[in-house]
Amino acid sequence: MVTYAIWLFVRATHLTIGKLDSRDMDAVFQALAHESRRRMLDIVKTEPGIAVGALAAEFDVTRIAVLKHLAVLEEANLIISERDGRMRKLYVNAAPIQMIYDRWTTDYSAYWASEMTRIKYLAEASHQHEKRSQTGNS
Amino acid sequence: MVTYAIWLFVRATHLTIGKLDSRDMDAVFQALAHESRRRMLDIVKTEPGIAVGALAAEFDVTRIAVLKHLAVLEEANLIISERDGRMRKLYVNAAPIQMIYDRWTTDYSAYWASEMTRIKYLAEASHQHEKRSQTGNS
DNA sequence: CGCATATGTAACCATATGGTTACATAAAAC
DNA sequence: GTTTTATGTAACCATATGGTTACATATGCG
Repeated sequence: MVTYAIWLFVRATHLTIGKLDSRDMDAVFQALAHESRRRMLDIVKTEPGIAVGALAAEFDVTRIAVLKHLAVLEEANLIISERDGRMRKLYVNAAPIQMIYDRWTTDYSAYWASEMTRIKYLAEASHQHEKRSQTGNS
Repeated sequence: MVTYAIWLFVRATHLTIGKLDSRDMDAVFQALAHESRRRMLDIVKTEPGIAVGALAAEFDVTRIAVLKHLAVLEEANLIISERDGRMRKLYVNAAPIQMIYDRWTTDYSAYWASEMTRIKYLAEASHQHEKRSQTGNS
C-alpha cells in the first residue's frame, strides 16, 4: 500500500503538470453528469480501498450496471484501482476535478462575482432613476 | 436592458438561495460535457447579448445543431435569453457553476489537498524506511 | 480438489444524443 | 406589399448511454 501510495503521488503529480485537454474535460464532466457516479465517488472517497462488489451492493441496480459506471469514472481518471488477489480496491483520484476547478470553475466564479457586482450597481442606478422620474411628474 | 438586469439579479439571487438538486447537477455537468457547449458559454460570456445566429456562425456545424446545444445550456440554466424583435439575445448565467463550485468542487479540492499532504508524508516515511533497511543489510 | 466468491465480458434493448435536411413563422428592410 | 432575414420545429439517422440477463474466468477457502 505504501508503494501504491507513492505511485498514486507520482501519477497525480504528472497529471497536475500535464494539461487537461478538451476530451479529458468532456470525460470528467460526463462522468460527473450522473448521480450514481457522483455517489460512487463519494463512497470511494469515504472508504478508500473498497472492493467493486461492496461498492455495487450500495446501489439498487445490477452489479454490471455499476461496473459500467465504474468504467466511465476510470476512463475519466476519477477512480483508479489496485488488484489485490481476486479483489479490486478502488481509490478516488481527485486531480482531474482539481484541474477543472483550477482552469474552469474559478474562471466562471470570478465572472459571476463581477456580474453580481455589476448588476447590483445597475439595480441601484435604476432605483434612483425611478425616484427622479416620480419627482418630476408630481 | 436595465429592467432585464434586475430580473437577472433577482432570478440569480433566487437560484443562489435555492438548492441545486441532483437533477440540476446532472444537467449542468452534462451541459459542460461537450466542448462546443463550453465554447458557446465562453463566446456568450465574452459577448453578452449576442444573437443566436451570430453564435451559430462561430461553429462548423449547422445552425440547428447549435440550437440544440443551446437548448441543453438553457435547460441547465447556464444560458438565458431575451427576445428583442426577431432577435434573441443570449446571456451567461454563471450561478449554477458557482453553486457546483460551492457545493461540490471545493469539497473534492479540499480532499485533494489533504490527500497530497498524506501521500507526501507516506512517501517520506517510506524513503526513510528504505534507508534503514539498507543500513541494516550492509 | 471442489465449491464459493469476486470480477469481468458479451449480447440485448429502450432511450438519449448529436448531427443532418426540409419546412414554417415572424420581424425587419426596402 | 414583397422580399429578406432571424429563429424555430419536425423528421430522419447513426451512434452512445444506461440498464438488463447469461456466461466465463480467476482467486480464496474448507
